[in-house]
Amino acid sequence: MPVLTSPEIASKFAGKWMDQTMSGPECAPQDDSLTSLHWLQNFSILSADPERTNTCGSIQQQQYLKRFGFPKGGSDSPSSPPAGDTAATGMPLYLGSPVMSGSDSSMTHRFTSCARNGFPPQDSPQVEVDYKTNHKVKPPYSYASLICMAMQASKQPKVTLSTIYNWITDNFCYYRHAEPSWQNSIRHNLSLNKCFKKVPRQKDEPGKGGFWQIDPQYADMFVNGIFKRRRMSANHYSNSANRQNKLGYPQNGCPYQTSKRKQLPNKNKATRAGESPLLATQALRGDFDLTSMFDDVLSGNCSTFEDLDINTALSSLGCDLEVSVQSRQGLGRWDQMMGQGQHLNHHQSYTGYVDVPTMECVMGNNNMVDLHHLHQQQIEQDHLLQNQHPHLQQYDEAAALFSERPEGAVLQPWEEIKEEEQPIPLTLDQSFGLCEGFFTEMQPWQNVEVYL
DNA sequence: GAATGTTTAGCAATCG
DNA sequence: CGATTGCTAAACATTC
Repeated sequence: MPVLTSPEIASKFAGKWMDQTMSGPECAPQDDSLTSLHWLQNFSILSADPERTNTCGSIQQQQYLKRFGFPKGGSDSPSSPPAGDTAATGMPLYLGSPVMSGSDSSMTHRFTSCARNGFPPQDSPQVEVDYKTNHKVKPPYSYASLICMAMQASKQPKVTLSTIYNWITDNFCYYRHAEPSWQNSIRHNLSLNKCFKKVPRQKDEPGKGGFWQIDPQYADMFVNGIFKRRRMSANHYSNSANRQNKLGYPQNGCPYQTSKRKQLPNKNKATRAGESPLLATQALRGDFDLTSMFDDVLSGNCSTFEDLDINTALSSLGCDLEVSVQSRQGLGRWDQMMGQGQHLNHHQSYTGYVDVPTMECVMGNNNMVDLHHLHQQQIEQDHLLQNQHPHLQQYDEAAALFSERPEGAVLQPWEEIKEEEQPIPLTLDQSFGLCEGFFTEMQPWQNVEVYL
């Protein structure tokens, strides 16, 4: 394992990687915008075949495949229904990794029967579950996931509640036969989950009820087939509240609309040590534990990567500019960076999604990646950092690459409503997604030589 | 009245 | 063991 300790090597590393991922006849057109979902326009969850995924064909696409629930291959990818997903617990026979079958158009998933700890046993037979016809098996998806799937499948900018109902009943036989109470849960989820945004019907528009769409701020919250749960550090809130006005986000960083929520006594513990609010521990666990990785990086413990100066390498990719500073400044972990926090009760933090956009900062012109707004109070240190990273210009170029929309690209539903809002930032989370793809592509780590 | 939307409450599983 | 998370149930309001 090579030891990368100099910024020059890391920069070279990043450059090679950029070259390999951004260039090439197949890759170039698709990798030009990490934030664009235009490829998704032609993507059907019913026809997705992650096993056929073009290995080159765009890390971006694979990234979104992964984000939107279509794990590569099967086996032990981090695609299992999250341990905390109680929907999965309703499917006792088929705990494991749902794999879309590309061979038929039904909602058929294969499940490798596996122990509850998520580790597939050896020689375990795969069990086919056709949710479209099997009414006995509850789909291993949370309601939020189902809603998002329905929204994606509809290919409409916005969908009605009945559309969601219909899609679910069309694709999951279980719900055709189930008591209608699940519809209540759907409505409950739509109302409470801030990831879903209600679009009121026009006054002259006939029909009942409004429309629903995925809030663009949370469009990246799919990971491995399910809604990406992100336990947040309570510290997040105090600081985010101080930042959000500037960024145009709600005062309360909680994705759940806390204004609708009863305030419960603050009886929780203080910060939960070791929790990274940015990374979905459960979701990322599997192929690669990015959470611990970044925590290690943040804490300055780069030995995790066998002396690979990942911090520097990531800096070269524009992924953690301030992160490395924080490491050096001894702040280390995210929750520590976030300062003192407050705590949310059960339904305040219902799903506990981190308001990622509150962590954004400007990378390049319009894209947001760095962490300036996280700690404006450390602006002097930022300046110091700027001096230490003369290759920052590379970030702008990369940002430009990511931000450009190909001609003729179709606007996504959430992009439409973005007209009145801030441009979709390349959030820190998305940048971590980039890094995640980066690391995925890099596995095994021995392949690092390729980029040198 | 039915459909839709909001809110509260409680339970159970999971995680650290 | 406490916190988190997702689900369920229910009451209530609003709209068509």
